[in-house]
Amino acid sequence: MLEVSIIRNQKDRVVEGFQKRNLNDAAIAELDNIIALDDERKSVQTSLDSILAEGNALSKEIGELFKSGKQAEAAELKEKVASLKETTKELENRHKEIKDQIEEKLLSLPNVPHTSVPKGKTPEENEVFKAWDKEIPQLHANALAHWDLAEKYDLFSLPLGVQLTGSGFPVYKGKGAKLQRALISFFLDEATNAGFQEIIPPLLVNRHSARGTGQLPDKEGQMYYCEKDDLYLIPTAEVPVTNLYRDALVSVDELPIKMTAYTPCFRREAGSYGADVKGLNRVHQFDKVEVVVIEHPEKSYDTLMTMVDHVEGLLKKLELPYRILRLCGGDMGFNSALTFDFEVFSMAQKKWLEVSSVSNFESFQANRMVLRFKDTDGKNKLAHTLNGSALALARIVASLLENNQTEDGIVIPEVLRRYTGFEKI
RNA sequence: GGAAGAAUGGCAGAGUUGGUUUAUUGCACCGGUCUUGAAAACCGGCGUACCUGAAAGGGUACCUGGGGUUCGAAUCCCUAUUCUUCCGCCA
Repeated sequence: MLEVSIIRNQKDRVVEGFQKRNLNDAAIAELDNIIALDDERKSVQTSLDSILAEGNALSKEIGELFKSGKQAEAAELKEKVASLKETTKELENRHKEIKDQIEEKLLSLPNVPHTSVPKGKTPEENEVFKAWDKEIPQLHANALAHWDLAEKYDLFSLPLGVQLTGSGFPVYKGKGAKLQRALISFFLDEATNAGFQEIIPPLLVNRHSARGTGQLPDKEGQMYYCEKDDLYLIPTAEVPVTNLYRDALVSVDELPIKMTAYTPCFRREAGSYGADVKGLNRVHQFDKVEVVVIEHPEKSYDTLMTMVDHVEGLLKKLELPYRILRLCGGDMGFNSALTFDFEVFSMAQKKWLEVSSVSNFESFQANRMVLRFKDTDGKNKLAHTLNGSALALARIVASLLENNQTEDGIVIPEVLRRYTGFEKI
């Protein structure tokens, strides 16, 4: 959620940013509506405050009159105060109404893209921030896609998931399951070594949490929901982990707060069917290790780059061909100010698969969550929040299986062998 | 699931016969004295948000959320949520 002060004081930047997101004029006009409402809010509050001040002063007098036994005069004042009540009520209602309207409008506005975000509408217009500069190796002639490899080596089964749950819920078996566990341990160890504190959060969250990180109201349809208890299954560990600091006031020297968590992620992926969803490319439940950082506003972009480096390091160690994209305004998420996507090339499918998304949300989430820090000047300020996948498992597994297949088995990358206990599938 | 109790400013913790408590006090924090330096001690400052003002300052709201009684509520009533304890169930 944007701050009204940003809309007021940096309107040109906001408008420019919204144009990058290809928002229509109506959305941009909302900015003026918000400012107008805020002006009204101020004037209503001024009137309301002075009436309340008058009432408070009179009530105090009444108290003193009672004490000194002047009942008649007190009764007279009582009537006077009572006459203020109606106006007070009216102003209070109007004040609340305006505040709600402003909030509703603010919630519908996306974050302002960072200046470095390129213009563009579709994923094709994303900027290649770092290309894969080596040759992509060729697979042998009988190379298979990961869903065929899964069958050949009995690594995971989607039909069994259908039997248990429905489509998009893979069941991992044998070495396939071990590989999952190995990757999770590897990613967590790498994050811990990089200074992230490991967290094991709940997998269900309440609506306050879902709202805090921006899943509500924008992405309600994407989450699984338990109606009876009014709880949501997390679509990413970002939600519970970032919300650990909802309504928090931290000291400036606690920053940066660096956390990591492994969780399964649940996404309804409503409306997405077709070729992209084959195998593990898009599933309803997948495992992911997430990194979350709460940072000082002046340092958040440096921190974003260290997170990008961290994720890049993981892909290098896994020896996968990857590239880094800087998302264009049209492809960037609602909450983000700047996002880098990581894609791994799948040699069997001959296409890039998104395996990580690293973003700076600036104060957008912090404003919703009221996540503040006490700065060195003693003032409370909104912190910046950042997060990234480090990494998402399902597609990493898909590309590992495909890219590492040989005529006589699938080779496990060196760094994973101490976790898997085997070198080859 | 049943019963009882509780929810106060960054933390701890007073205050519940309604009106100089719009919040005692301690810790933490900031400034100062002392000291070679630090600690201790002592002195002073210190909640949050919003409105107003060039500033100094002034005002309003906030004692878990929502509603009510009253001229006036942290304090009384209703309601929701959460926590604690006991009982029941259970890994």
